[in-house]
Amino acid sequence: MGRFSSREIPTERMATTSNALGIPLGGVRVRFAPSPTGYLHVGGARTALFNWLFARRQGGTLILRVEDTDLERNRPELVEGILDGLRWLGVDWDEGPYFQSQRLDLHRAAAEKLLASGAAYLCYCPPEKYAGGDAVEETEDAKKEAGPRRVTRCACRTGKPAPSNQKPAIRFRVPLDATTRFNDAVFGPHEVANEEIEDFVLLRSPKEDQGHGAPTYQLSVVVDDIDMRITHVIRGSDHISNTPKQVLLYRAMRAAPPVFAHVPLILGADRTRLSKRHGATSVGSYRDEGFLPEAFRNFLALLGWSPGDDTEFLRTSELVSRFSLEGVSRNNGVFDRAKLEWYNTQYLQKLPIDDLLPAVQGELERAKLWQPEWAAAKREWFSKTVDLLRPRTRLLPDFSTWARAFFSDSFDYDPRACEKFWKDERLGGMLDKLADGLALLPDWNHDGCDHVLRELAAAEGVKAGLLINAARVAIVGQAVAPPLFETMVVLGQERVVSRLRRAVKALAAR
RNA sequence: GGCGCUAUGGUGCAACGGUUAGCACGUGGCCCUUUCAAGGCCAAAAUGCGGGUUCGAUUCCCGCUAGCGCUACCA
Repeated sequence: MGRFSSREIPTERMATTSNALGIPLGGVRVRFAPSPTGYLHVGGARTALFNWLFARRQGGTLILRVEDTDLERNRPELVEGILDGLRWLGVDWDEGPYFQSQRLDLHRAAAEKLLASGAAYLCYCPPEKYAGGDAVEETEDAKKEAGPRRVTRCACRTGKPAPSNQKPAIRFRVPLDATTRFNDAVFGPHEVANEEIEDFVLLRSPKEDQGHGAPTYQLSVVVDDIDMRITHVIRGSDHISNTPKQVLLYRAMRAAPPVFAHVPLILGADRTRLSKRHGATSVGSYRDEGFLPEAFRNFLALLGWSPGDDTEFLRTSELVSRFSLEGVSRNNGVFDRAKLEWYNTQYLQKLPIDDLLPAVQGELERAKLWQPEWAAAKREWFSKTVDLLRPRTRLLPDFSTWARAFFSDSFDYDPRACEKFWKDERLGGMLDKLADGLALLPDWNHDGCDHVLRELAAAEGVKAGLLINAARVAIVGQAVAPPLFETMVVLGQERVVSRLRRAVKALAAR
């Protein structure tokens, strides 16, 4: 894929205007700006991750800014969930969270200033005239019949007489007969004729009882990005079409635009934009399902970014050291859950055991199976047991469900396991004898257990596999488990013998 | 409809004018085996279409097609 040289954007570029926050000048400054209208979805999470990686790589600053200027849809209670999601992902921020809703005066002042300088004008049109939602039914047919839709350029622009009872909005006066350009760090040069850009609203017309209107997104982002001295705007490519408007605003405010870097969108399996009907789309749901953050982060980083070669496992430090905007793809990518699961199984197996233990502890605590001594006196045992179990796990909850018998004496026999391995009627007697033999073992170890079982199998004239599989069901209740003798060692002699006796009774009762 | 962006197997990426188009997930098969995973090996599977430019196009240019985004007094 050809990359033109125009993509080489100076990363040291920065705004130099003063700001209201008293932040020292200099260095890369990026921001993640979620709006609390929903949970943290995977697309937003990846944008946050890319911002974080870029900031860390450049030794810069990551700012968290909550864009809650949508009075109707904003849900303050969702903010904490978004922050939790970011923390889980390992994305930490250096400043904020700032809330745009607390900066409205700054935004309004900017609009007034633009108005005073002539870069904006008062628009007395009733909101419904241009609002798409309620006024016009936007069916497919209606769209086609509508023909070429004109860019908003109302009479107010040239100062038509104002109706007395209508409170005005402030619109930006797009300079005509010009072209607006910017150089996207991912998508390359981009330009659009100003005729195509509407005179967008900066300040909404005031509601009934209010003295002044609310700023719109376009105004707020630019004002805040200038004020916070953002040097690189890394965000979803759905914002590409908005960017020329913002570039125009930067000019009107006499501020240097930041570097824009748009990252491709994440799509569902049907190649449409990820939404609720695609099932799990919030990072919280993946955390709750028992994915490891390390795996999720690795997977997410490689969706729409590549280090340039075929590397597929990157630790956080490698992600940071290898991340660059040049490696970001321009193609929208499909969220592939199967691959995420693969990453998770890989991390469950490869993570240093000490890094995995806390996650397993958390899972056992959730399941009310946790014993504090496993983190203290019996830590060694816990570590060994988890290590034995992990090659067969896919998600964290496997430790408390499938592997329950390793952490509790209260477990059920899986009916399918019984069906498969407890068929032979002689098993009751044989397991009883196995318990006898194991109970007499002076040294409880792998080879001792192995020897007892194989001797018994030979004496009974059956294949060792018959006893092995039956005994596995007896002591852990599952058809699938780690190798039997290692399992026995970890569970201990007393427990194994008593579980065999219990199985003998269960078998007899059938 | 208008404007914009994108186009390598089913999926995610690599190949930056010259490769038998590479890797990984997934899929199928084989090996290993004490169940099931893991692991190893093998296989099927891609440059959307049409024109240029060039000694040579996956790669550069144009058109078409398709997909996506924007087209709000949402963000």
